[in-house]
Amino acid sequence: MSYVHLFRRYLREQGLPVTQQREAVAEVVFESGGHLSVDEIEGLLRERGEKTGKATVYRTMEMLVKSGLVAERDFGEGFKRYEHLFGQMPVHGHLICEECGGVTEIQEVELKRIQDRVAALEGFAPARYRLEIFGLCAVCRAAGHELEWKGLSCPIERV
Amino acid sequence: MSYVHLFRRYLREQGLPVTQQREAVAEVVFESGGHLSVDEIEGLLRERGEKTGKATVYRTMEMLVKSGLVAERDFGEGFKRYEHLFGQMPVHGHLICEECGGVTEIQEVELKRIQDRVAALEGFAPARYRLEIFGLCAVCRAAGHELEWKGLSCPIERV
DNA sequence: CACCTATGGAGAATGATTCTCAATATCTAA
DNA sequence: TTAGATATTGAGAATCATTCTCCATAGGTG
Repeated sequence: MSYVHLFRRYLREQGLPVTQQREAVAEVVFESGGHLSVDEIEGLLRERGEKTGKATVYRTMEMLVKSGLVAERDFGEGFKRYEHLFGQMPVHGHLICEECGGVTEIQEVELKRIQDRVAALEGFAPARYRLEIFGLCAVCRAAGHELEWKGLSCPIERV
Repeated sequence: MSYVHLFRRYLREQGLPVTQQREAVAEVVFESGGHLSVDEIEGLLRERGEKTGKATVYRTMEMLVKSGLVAERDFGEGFKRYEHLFGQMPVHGHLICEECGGVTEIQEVELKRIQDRVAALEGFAPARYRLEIFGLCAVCRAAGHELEWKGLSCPIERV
């Protein structure tokens, strides 16, 4: 709710109009704790009686990402997901299970330190981070599933 | 070239036929040092006189990724890119400039250690890693470009 | 060498994302 | 508060990467 203020501030700083639709999209995203797809955001807007078009949702999500308040994710589903970054480590990643599709957050302080150091070495000014680790979650391992490439003794480690 | 052997081995281990097309795609990918799009791979195959269909390229890339010999990347262009992992750190990421689109490799030993530790905490068996940092490269910074969200004093660090 | 099965290819189908453009909302200044 | 300049919105078309379909064909086994 009040996080929407920050987005409004961002829009004004950029000289962009603060519209009802942009506020509505931001509210829905900031009120949700999960990883939202554009479809889900549209659904939440519809529930609230908002009639925001799909194109507007896409356009607004782009601004939210640029503002740094929201991060874009790709869990390999063929479409993007979005999550706001409040109450999260500034740099956090995801463990994605290739068997069940489950997603676990990784909150790791060290990551930001290391990533910033690497970026600094190159004279690079970092804005957004994205870390995803694909593999098998504990539940699926316990259920007897195995990684598909397990059979090949990994040559990469040895080169 | 000889890396194609490893792919053949993978296919046999999985009980999958080793076809001309699969070998041709693997050769093209292993001979290239860059980040290839499917379009570019198709082009390279055409140059070599191969008549490999687009669907086959996609299917083969999926296998190469599952084999662990090739990694899938998304630099925010709207399509995927692929790179083989030989001669690279097993866990490496990319610095992606939002201004010029330039991509710089990050070879950072610590990353794998940290990421493995985090994964282990959750009982997760990692298979593939993906790390991307978006921002401004040194060249674009020197040229006077600025990050688009710079105006908003970042609230995330403070929460 | 022949059979069985999985693959390959062409193009259609899918589906996320982007674009178009007329109608409308926002912001600024008086 | 209003007028006017400007940017946004929305519906649907357009784009474009990726996946699917189906049958002719190649690969692997004995």
